[in-house]
Amino acid sequence: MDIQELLNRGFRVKKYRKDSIVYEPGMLPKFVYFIKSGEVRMVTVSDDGKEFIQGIFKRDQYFGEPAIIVNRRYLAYTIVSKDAEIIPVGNNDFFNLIRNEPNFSTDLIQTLSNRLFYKSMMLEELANEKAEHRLLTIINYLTNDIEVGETLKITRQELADMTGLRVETVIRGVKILVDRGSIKLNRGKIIKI
Amino acid sequence: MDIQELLNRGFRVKKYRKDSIVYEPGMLPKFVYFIKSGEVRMVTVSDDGKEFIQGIFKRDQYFGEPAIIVNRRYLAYTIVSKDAEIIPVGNNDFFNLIRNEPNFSTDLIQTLSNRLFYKSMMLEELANEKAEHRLLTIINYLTNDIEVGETLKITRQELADMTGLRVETVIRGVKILVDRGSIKLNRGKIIKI
DNA sequence: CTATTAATATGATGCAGATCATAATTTAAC
DNA sequence: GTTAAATTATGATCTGCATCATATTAATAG
Repeated sequence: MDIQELLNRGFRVKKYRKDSIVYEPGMLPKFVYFIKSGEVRMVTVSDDGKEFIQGIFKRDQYFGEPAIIVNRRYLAYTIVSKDAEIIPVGNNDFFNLIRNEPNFSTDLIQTLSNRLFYKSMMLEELANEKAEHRLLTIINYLTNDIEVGETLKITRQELADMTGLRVETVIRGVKILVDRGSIKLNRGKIIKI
Repeated sequence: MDIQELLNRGFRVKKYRKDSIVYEPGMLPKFVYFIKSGEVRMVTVSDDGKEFIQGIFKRDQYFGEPAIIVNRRYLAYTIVSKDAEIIPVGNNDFFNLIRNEPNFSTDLIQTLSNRLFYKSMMLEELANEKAEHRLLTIINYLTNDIEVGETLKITRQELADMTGLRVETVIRGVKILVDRGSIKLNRGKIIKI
């Protein structure tokens, strides 16, 4: 079930500007969102305003299904990180996709399993490991889908928000990893080795 | 796809004694495990031996699918907490279930979504919240499936292993929550209010 | 090119929770 | 009922990271 197929079936694209909010905690889920272009981040926010990035979603990915499937209110915000075109697929249409498109249901199972893997990995890190270990793990994970020599387009703040650390700690941690030779930088940005 | 149905189809039950290990990190996944009786816990262990409980699985539940589905080595141990009877369903049989049993595939999607919900909740807690908040969240989550007045059959150590805290911290934290009136005890055990 | 704004950097201080030690209590085993 | 093992309890100390303050550098806008 790709974007083109959804368009063929008459689903409409909605445009979202950077920083707009697709949904927020407490809302009842009504749609699953398929991304045609742009980027969003799913974040939970603590009482004192600290963001934790639960996931980042880009072109050709979808988000928002678990809440629909288990029929519970959202726990997180989803915020547009880069201007985006998104196709909201309603509740019933979504369940029809699952029922009638074996390929989609297989893809969904794969997608959910992948996210579980990521979250299990991060839970272990946050529960048991210290700053540098957490950083190295997330960096290795993120460099998985780029080529050797390419740079990771991510800020220290984003690394902080993915690892539950603070920017200052990330900055110091990254330095330590560089000194140790665990990672390399190019003009301040982490590159895959 | 319930246990009886699997038995009818000729799948065999395997007995596991308490403390035996169903699989450990690094192993290639070959089976999905359906629990007929007993209980297992899925844990990751840090370099210095600290356990983190990724999940607890009981009668009529299954575990081990994500690794099969994404075809990656296990990240965690699964250890038998109470003598168990388990039906290992091989790789191919499992994929046949997904393909040929729409009900099973729907159930799997539900199950995966529920686990994602739990893990997202815990990630937020571990990333952003302090001891007492974490404890209250996990206690509320656990008391979801018992009746008012019933006691939670869980030790402080287990609470520690689910929240990434240390026993002493859990003991002190539980006391604080009791003082605040957030939770109640009965002979040392937490009861649902 | 210059002005803003965002990102990275660095030191000083504080504190929540880990760690260590040791004891009291409850539960299980015989 | 007695012993052993597990669980809960409590105080003292240590430490990694948060927090706060303030620069420096890099990226972006006009």
